Amino acid sequence: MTPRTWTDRQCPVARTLDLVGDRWVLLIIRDAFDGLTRFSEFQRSLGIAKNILADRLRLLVENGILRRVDTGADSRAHYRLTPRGEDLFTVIVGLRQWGERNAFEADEEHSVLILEQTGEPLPNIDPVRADGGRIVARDTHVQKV
Amino acid sequence: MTPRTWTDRQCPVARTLDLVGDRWVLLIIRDAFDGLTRFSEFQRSLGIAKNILADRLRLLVENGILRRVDTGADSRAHYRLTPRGEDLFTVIVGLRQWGERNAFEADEEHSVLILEQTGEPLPNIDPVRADGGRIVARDTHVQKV
DNA sequence: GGATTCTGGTTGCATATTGCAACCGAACGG
DNA sequence: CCGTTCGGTTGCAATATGCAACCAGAATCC
Repeated sequence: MTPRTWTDRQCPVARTLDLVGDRWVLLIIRDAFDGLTRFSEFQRSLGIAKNILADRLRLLVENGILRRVDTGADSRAHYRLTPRGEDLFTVIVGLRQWGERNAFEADEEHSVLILEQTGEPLPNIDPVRADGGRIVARDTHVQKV
Repeated sequence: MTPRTWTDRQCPVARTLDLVGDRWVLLIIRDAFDGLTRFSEFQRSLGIAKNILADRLRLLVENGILRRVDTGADSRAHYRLTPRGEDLFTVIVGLRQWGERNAFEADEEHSVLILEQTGEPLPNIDPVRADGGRIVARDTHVQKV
């Protein structure tokens, strides 16, 4: 899971970006959350060059974010999210909701993430205090180790 | 704010990545949240090549995520987050918390994001239902427009 | 106030990464 | 069987990145 050298040993943001901080990687993970598992499905969905896709899938498997599943019935490759990969759900939702708020004009349509139980769009996620108040950047600071 | 062509017109995740889906860009934004504002501060903090930093700062200003501030007292450039940039706080926190959970060994130290009012680390952020239950990817699906 | 340093870049060139198209063997489909 | 799809690999061209040198204007030193 560990790159030979981290960009910044102490910073969790930098470490995360060393593992998944690449446009294609994050779009592959988005597609994996949408249920895509096959090499060709990712390739068609993203329009990514095949050598780059092969490289990124290999890296994601090496880093424990996807696992390669070879079933008996179908010997071709499937790629599925590991628990560590599933844990990126919050990040993908954060990117999606920021885009919804900041990258579309008011009259533009976009795809929506729906919660099955209610049929409604997911509520916005935000850092909140124990009392429910929203936390903004000004309320925080990074404590270096 | 709009790239000439979006990777995927309908998907908010793809649009967000078109604007900030670059390792350096996200690290610049992280540093901006930590209070850095000067070209030389970003350059020293990140060890990024100066031409690349100049390019990324220009793009971030064009995309309305940073604004260039020239004060009378100090005519040198300062770069500060716009409201749209501040709104990325949730994304940066999500990346940070995923890294804390998944990119460090149990005995490894890392920097910590502290909430001023309590002096304690920020609680984890996650998508939650109205009843407070955590939402996982399986509970959701993307509705295409 | 003159010299020196710092800042915020730009430019040119070498190197690394990406994209594209062709190719390939194994597996499937009819 | 014969053609097609799948999951790649390979070689080459185009693009992006990194590095070092350079530069003008502002600030600092003395």
